[in-house]
Amino acid sequence: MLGTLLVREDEAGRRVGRIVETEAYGGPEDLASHARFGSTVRNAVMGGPAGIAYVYLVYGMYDCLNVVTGVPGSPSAVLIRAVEPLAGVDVMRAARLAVERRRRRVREGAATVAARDRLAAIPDRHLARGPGLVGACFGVDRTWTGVDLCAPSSALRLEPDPTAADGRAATPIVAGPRVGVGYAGEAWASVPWRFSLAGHPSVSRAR
DNA sequence: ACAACGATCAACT
DNA sequence: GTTGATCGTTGTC
Repeated sequence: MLGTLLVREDEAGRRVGRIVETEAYGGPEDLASHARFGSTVRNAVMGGPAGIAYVYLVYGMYDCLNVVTGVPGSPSAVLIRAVEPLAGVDVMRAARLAVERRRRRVREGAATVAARDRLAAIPDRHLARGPGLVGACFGVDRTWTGVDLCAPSSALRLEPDPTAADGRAATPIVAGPRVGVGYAGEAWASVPWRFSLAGHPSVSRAR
């Protein structure tokens, strides 16, 4: 998935981001995965066909976009952790501001102006530098769970990078431990299933 | 019905 | 390096 494009196309315009950072999550044996409790209402789509969106809410605030990757019956998914904005940057900024307003339950006023100023100071390459920010930039929330990300007709979808000969990343790929999964225990927390394009500025900060 | 906690981010010190 | 915001999901009773 690294190097492929995340595309959202709707009335607001066309948003495109290049995937630069991902994390892989397995089935019940993977104690860091949402599938560790088996199939539940929340994670049901993880056990379905590949290419489907699985969006969950973390920390009561941020929507994170995953792509189901396994065969039916073997739950697994890949979290899109960061994206390099390539098009529709203005729409992304507007979407981030909308999320911020909703979070703070503010419509207009000083708080909104402050939020807009903070956002204006953020360079394009850092707009979607983290899984919660990817969701915010692309206006994706849990209701998008189930969308077919491989269907050209979907408003949210994956596309091969047309500038890459084989549609994949040419840059070297770095692997390391997944972020924020200490609860899974040393064995699973240390598995190097976080992948990113080496040295890319849109990759989220390591912890 | 209840309590605990998390695949995060921004604003602090 | 630390902390607060915020709520759905899950396991337990």
